[in-house]
Amino acid sequence: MSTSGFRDRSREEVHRLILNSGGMTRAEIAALTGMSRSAVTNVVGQLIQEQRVVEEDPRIKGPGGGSGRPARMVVPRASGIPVVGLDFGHNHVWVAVADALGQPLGDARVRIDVDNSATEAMDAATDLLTGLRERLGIDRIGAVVAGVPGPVEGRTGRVKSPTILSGWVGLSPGDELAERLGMEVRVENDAVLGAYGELRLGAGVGHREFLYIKASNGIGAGIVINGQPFVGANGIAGEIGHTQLPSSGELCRCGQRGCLEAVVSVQAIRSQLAHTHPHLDAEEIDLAELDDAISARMLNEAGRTIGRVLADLCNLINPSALIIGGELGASGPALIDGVRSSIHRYAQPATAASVEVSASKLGIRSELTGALQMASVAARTAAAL
Amino acid sequence: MSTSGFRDRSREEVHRLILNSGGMTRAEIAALTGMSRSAVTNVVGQLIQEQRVVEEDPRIKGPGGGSGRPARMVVPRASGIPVVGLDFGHNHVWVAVADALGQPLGDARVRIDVDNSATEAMDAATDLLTGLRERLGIDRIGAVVAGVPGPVEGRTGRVKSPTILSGWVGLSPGDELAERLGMEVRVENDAVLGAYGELRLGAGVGHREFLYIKASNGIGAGIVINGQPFVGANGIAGEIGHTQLPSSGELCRCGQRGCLEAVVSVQAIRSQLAHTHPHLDAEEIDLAELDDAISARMLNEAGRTIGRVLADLCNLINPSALIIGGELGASGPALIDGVRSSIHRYAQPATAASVEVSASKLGIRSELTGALQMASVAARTAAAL
DNA sequence: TTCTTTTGTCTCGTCAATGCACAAAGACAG
DNA sequence: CTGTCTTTGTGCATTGACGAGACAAAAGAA
Repeated sequence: MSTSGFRDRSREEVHRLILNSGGMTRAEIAALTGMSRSAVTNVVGQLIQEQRVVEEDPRIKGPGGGSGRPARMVVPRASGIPVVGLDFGHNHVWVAVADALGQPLGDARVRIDVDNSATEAMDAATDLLTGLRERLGIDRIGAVVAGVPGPVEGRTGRVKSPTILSGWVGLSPGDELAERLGMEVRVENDAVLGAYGELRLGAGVGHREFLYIKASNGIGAGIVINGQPFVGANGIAGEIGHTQLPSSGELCRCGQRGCLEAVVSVQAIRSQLAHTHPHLDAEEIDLAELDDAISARMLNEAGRTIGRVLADLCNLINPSALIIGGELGASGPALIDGVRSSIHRYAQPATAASVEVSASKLGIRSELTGALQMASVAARTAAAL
Repeated sequence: MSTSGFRDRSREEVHRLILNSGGMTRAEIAALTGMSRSAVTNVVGQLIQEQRVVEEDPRIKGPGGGSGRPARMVVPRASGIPVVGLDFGHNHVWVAVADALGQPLGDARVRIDVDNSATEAMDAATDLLTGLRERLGIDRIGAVVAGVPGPVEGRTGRVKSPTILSGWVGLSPGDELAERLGMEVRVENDAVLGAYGELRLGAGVGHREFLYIKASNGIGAGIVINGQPFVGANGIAGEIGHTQLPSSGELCRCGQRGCLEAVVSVQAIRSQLAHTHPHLDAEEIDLAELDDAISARMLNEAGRTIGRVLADLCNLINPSALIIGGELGASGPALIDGVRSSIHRYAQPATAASVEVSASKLGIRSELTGALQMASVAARTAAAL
């Protein structure tokens, strides 16, 4: 918490600026920070000497394009130690490796009943990662970030809610994975990672406050406030899946009735589809490929239901964007339209008018992307110490 | 946005720290910023020379209380220009003047139908302030902050929602008041000010994330995140009054049915009291003075209703405290207990366990206190330029 | 008293940031 | 091609902010 001195804050500030922007010219840095150009030269020189950034070949100029000496871009060091992202879904494990800047190098995925077999899932993740590292010839790893589909407390990620991940109760996935991988593992809620992914590279770019909704088997929210992920006082913010709907009696796995998750989860929708589309194997349907009117209406209705809950949240948070992710978010415009219409119907008019409702841009890769991005930042800031 | 140089960032940082805390010792500053004690001595010396802060008489020690040389408090300069806070309720106008540090010097209040007569209310506020200034012999004023019971957009405070403050539609209270008072007026939502008051001097001290609920004629939330008021992308966050309840058909002034505000507003409760307590004049009852079992049960029920909505919000935000203010918050423990029991029933267990539910500590003065505190900070930071 | 603890101050050396002049590298007019 | 203009980046001397550590001050504890 303590800011540990002001002595060379500027170097860190400039470094952070370069990392976050992905590359700047010295002149831009000077303009943005208010430092003199010579000071920037000095600081950048140090950063280059410390191999934290590199100067690009004289390429395209950044700003203006006017006449004058062309600027040289200063970019984060591309070479560096790769990082790892893990995405635990309710029934899959997805592992990816990326370079130091978060650019994916390869990934591997396996279906498994994650909910009920925690240790098997973590073993599977370990195996997948081992395979990937062999295939890509990767020795050292800079940081690992894992996403789990439930509320986690603190960075080690003890699973709190016994009703959500039944097989994970009392486990500390952070410690378990750390033991398997031989290094520290940061655990985050999957919706938080999805929000982070969209913030850095998806539909959240340019937004300072938005909600990312992971609508899949469970429904959770990742909150971005002030351009940063927000996780609440104990790290368990965003639990919207068990908001009770006015007019529904579906029994939820949490024991209550009428929870959002019980009504519009992917399972619930699949079981509806099993009735309306008896010729399909509901378990195998890709929601994004449905193109008949009946399923469109069904998805639209699900969107309206979700939107009704989100409207209240928008009234509370007043975000500038609402990004729908997860399998349902990727299912197409019918569901998004449903959400949008509920927002306009139930949220305050000014709130509804100022919120942009859209599907996730990164699709089912939001969480994994967020994990890789977060690992990338973690590795770089760790290396900066 | 530009940081205009790093040269003497520390001075500003230390100054800000002293302003925001209201007073610190040099040792605390050193510990918090990580600077050396000698550097702090230098910086504080400059600030004293610039008359931006003063050293207090050797008084009570701040931390620890252990043995050792007693610390001397460095506080914002006490002398300075007084500030003004305005509190517009649904049916009152309350004006207060405070010294530069936000300590109240005097206040005046008048009952008026604010909802339907905007200009009259602002005229009344102007007159009250004029009277106060004459009485207290105050010439110059450093800053004015006004709270209005509805969503405001930006700092000038254009009233957005036509259904809430019917007489204020299209007005810009900030501009109107600025014209009357001859100086800039910052307008905020009243719940935001209440939250700020509690954050600085009330039940929110020490909490980084909490919700302040103003439960009065309307119901609104003031959000504190990261130790700062949070107002959303457009400044209209916290509008929870029109969250629809599952099982109620009360017609709300917003046109919809079953809104929280319609069910548990002070009006609604008064009209219930008119039935159960026909011997009382419902309009004149002070809710805090009711002590019979029937009204206690009624208030408890109201608390449960509010708590049901707040449970969902706690699941989203995961705050460490929930502070109930407004007339209902001041009505006694029955209502607070109701809120608390709903939180434990409807919020996720981990969330419920970590949130402290309490009544506002500043009572009906929360908003006014917040306004004065905010004005005080505004005046000092303006003077610091 | 004497020791301990904590705070604030002093001095001095170091090094970061500035300001300014100047070099570098293109665009453009002629 | 040549000179001028514009913008970017770089030396260099100066200033002054910061840290290390010794020391003084002001209490409580023994």
